[in-house]
Amino acid sequence: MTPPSKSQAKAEAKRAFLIEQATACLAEKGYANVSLRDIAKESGVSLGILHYYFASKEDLLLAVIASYKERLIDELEREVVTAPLDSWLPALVTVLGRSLQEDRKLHRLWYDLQAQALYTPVFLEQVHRIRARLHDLIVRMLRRLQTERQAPLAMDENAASSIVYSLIDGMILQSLLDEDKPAAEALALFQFAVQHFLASLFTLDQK
Amino acid sequence: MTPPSKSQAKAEAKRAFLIEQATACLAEKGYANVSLRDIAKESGVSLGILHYYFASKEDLLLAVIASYKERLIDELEREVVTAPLDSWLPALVTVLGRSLQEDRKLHRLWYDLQAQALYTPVFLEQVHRIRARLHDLIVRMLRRLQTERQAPLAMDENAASSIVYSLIDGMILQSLLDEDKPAAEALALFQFAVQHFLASLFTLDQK
DNA sequence: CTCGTTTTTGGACGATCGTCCAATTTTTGA
DNA sequence: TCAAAAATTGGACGATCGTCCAAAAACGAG
Repeated sequence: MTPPSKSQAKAEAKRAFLIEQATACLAEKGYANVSLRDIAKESGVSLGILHYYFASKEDLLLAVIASYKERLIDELEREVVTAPLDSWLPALVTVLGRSLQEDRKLHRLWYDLQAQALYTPVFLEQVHRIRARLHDLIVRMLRRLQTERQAPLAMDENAASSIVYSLIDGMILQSLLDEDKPAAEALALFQFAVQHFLASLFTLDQK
Repeated sequence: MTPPSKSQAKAEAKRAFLIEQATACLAEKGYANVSLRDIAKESGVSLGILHYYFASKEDLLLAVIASYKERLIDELEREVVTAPLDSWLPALVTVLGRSLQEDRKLHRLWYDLQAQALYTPVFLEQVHRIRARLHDLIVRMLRRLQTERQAPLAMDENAASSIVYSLIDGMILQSLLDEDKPAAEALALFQFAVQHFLASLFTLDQK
């Protein structure tokens, strides 16, 4: 093995650990209210460590964004690819709904980071990367839908995926904002909207 | 007139002016990166003035949120209420599209403030107030659509408005994030999505 | 004009921020 | 085993933050 492989792996692991802790800290307090000292304390290390593994605060935040949605995206992709042919869509909606309830703070962080990216160009690039993956996921889902229904979409593929993405994004944000609304109700509305809208993509709109 | 009416009016005007300047400053730099000194300098007043008219920074921000979307909402409501009966929907979509191009920084600020509200309960209340007005606007629009088409919605009224809101919200955010995409293209997609989706609200989804 | 009130100023205050570094401890490799 | 390298510490540094206040300036009523 190469000389630096052992230590490099160790360093990578620690970096990953710090990114994870930073993500948790950010999810709890939000971008505008979190400090490196918060993250250091939460991670059980000293302040200097953060600058040992990350060149700057911006660097750390970039790493957080880059590694952030991997888990959810991976889970969704697995669902799209491996679910049984006759029940993958309900399964997908179920996964989304579960995440909507269990990962609320992570979704909240995601909107926070997207808003920040609108002011910080270097963040915007990473955000685009994640959104591109989700768009790609939706496109594949739409193709699968077309195959199953043996019917073409009533519109351009990219337009359809953009619209589906926007709808899901907007509904997750709404669910986050309506914190007091019963979770079951929000979930039902969410699932109904996705189902209804996917169906509507196959029917032409007669003005 | 009551004794304090003259001076009160003057003070109110100054308050409104400061809120306006603070809004511009926030729209430019974002919540996380703006300071009271920025706002004071931009307004051409000293730092102490801000604490003379607003109890705290939080107070000022609350006032900004409260007065923020009034202009757009008023314009939309006027459009819904006063537009000619046969062309109000295209007119509404046009207004939204124009705002999407001209008020980009204000829309950006709106997402920033919503994200902040997810971490600051006292902001959340104001955000809810604005969203409630927009929801109400959409409900009235849907009712008008039902009257015109002489057909009922294929779903609950509140569900429909929630979904419409989410779609528009998500598409505006997407348009903001895709800064480089040609404005005309984004606008066309936005208008198409709204039109198509409104039509789909009247058709039952089979499956 | 004059005096009490309102408005405005400019700076001080403590707290907290990101950054940085010298010194120390821990780990590693020959 | 022991010196070189990597990892970690804890605090110092200047900058900037929101807050606050005493004093000056502008204003308005009698």
